[in-house]
Amino acid sequence: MRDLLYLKDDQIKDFIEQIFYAYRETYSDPKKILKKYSFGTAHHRAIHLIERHEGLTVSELLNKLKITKQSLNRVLRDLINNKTILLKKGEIDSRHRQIFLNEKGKKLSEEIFLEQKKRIYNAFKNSDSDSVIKFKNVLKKIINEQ
Amino acid sequence: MRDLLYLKDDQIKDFIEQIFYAYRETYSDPKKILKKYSFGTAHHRAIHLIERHEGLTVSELLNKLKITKQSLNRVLRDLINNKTILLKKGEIDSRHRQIFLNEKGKKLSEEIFLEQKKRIYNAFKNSDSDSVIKFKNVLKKIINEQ
DNA sequence: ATAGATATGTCAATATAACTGACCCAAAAG
DNA sequence: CTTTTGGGTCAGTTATATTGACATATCTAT
Repeated sequence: MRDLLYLKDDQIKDFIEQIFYAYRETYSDPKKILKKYSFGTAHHRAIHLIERHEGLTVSELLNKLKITKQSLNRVLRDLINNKTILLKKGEIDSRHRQIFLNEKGKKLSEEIFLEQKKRIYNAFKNSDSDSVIKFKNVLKKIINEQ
Repeated sequence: MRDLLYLKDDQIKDFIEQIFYAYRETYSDPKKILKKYSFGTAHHRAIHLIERHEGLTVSELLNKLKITKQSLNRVLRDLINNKTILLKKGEIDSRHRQIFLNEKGKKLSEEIFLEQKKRIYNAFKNSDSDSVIKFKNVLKKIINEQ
């Protein structure tokens, strides 16, 4: 019978530690760029999600970020004042606000991404495709476990 | 020739997003337990690393956490006052302080881990062993990319 | 038409976790 | 004996989040 080493506590603890490092490093890379715009990681996360889901509503963004609307509002206010994003009334339901990047926002989003991309790209380039696919599947399972 | 889909920008962006979710969820799980002790995630990370590396010095802990000593000091002070950890003078170099969990700290560390374990354990249980091994390898590469 | 629910925005106070910069002491290393 | 290193601390500040209360506009259902 197989001895499932990776299900042992010490191994799981290692994984927990590595998930922390992977997150921290991945989100540290673009901090210099963000600072140029006087933005932080909170702005980064919002920009990322807006870029990935153009036109999403405030409540949809809240659901992804899982922060309070008061927290998000500070971030959105900063981004609006900086002319990085713009809000449009929803066409079907005009209570909704749909969020879009404008030109400046798209440029910033791209700059941020290029910094983050290096790390992931190099890691994947040095892995075989089967590894990357399996990495993705396990990551998804971790996220979706209650 | 293979089309390396996962090296495309949109795919890499997805990975960046998923790493964020995986971290956030994994470190959210034990928050209720930490609150019982009036601790937060900063204390959690310190406790985790002390448990994994019993007797490590203050500067070794700083290198892993990558925060300032002033930040760490708040955390260590709380943990000492709460009788969760203890510091011993280094035997070889008595400038060093080696950090240990005491009984209370070990108990808390175990409680925290049991909360976090569920998520990882279930994700791995529902994956084949090859997937988990490859997940680990890719994760390591992401961490170690410059 | 109107009552209630929903989506968003805002004010104020607080908590948590981090930062910078300046200093201090004790012990090791030269 | 001077310098460097490891650790600790004071003070002020910043970034990100929280709770709670309340306001406004719009949609939904009766």
